[in-house]
Amino acid sequence: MVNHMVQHDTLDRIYSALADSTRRDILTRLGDGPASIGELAEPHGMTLTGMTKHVRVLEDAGLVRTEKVGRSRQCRLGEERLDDAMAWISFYQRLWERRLDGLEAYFTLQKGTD
Amino acid sequence: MVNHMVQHDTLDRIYSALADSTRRDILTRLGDGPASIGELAEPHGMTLTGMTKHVRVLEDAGLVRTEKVGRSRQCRLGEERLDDAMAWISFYQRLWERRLDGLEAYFTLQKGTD
DNA sequence: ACGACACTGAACCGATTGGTGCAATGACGG
DNA sequence: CCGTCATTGCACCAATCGGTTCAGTGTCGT
Repeated sequence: MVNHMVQHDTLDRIYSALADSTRRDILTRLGDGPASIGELAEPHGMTLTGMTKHVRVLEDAGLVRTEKVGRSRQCRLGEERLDDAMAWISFYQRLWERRLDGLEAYFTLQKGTD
Repeated sequence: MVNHMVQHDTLDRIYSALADSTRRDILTRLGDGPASIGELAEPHGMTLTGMTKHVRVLEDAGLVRTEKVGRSRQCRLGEERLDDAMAWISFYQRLWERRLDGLEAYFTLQKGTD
């Protein structure tokens, strides 16, 4: 009874946010504490505008939360804990292992819970 | 800074392959056993050409393996076990939890220096 | 008040994506 | 050999993506 199929839009947004090494770097950086757009942009040699777009993508996916403080924007890790993304991958891992067993003729528990 | 990630292009391909509900459906379907392009396309009301492209994306990410048998192409789950994708998400989860620890430490520090 | 600073909005650009339709190509069945 | 069937290659399309520049907007320090 794995609720692996959440709202597709949510999973879409999370995975496509993660599908970019710059954005994964941003998350890693924010793991060390909050940062401004400028601080995030600098190590990538990117314009502020470009970085703002990346941060926006992460924010839309819930992976980053931002707050305007003074003239700069403080970015920190968001509320999305990637549980759904993790759960879907776990589900896939189980599919894969079932394939390894070589017994496709198994009663499938998850089949109805799409 | 980020030796936590493997080849970033590999991760890029995996996550962007997963960032589409049609492709996640394909993986789920293939968990029940091999299928042809036509069998995969039919439930999505998609053209064969369109489905071939999706399968190609999954194959490039290593999530699907295909083999031409007779006049049809048999698609099955591939060798990529999503361990890297899973590992990266776990890494992020640890960052997130450290963020909480950091907050806790911060408040403790505040209390101590007060 | 003024200038520097941090960001943002808009317009633009080339490449990629997700899809289509149409014309091969190659395998099967008779 | 012939017709059908499954797939594929190619050209095309609109939308999105990752990035830029340039012109604001609002805030900070003096």
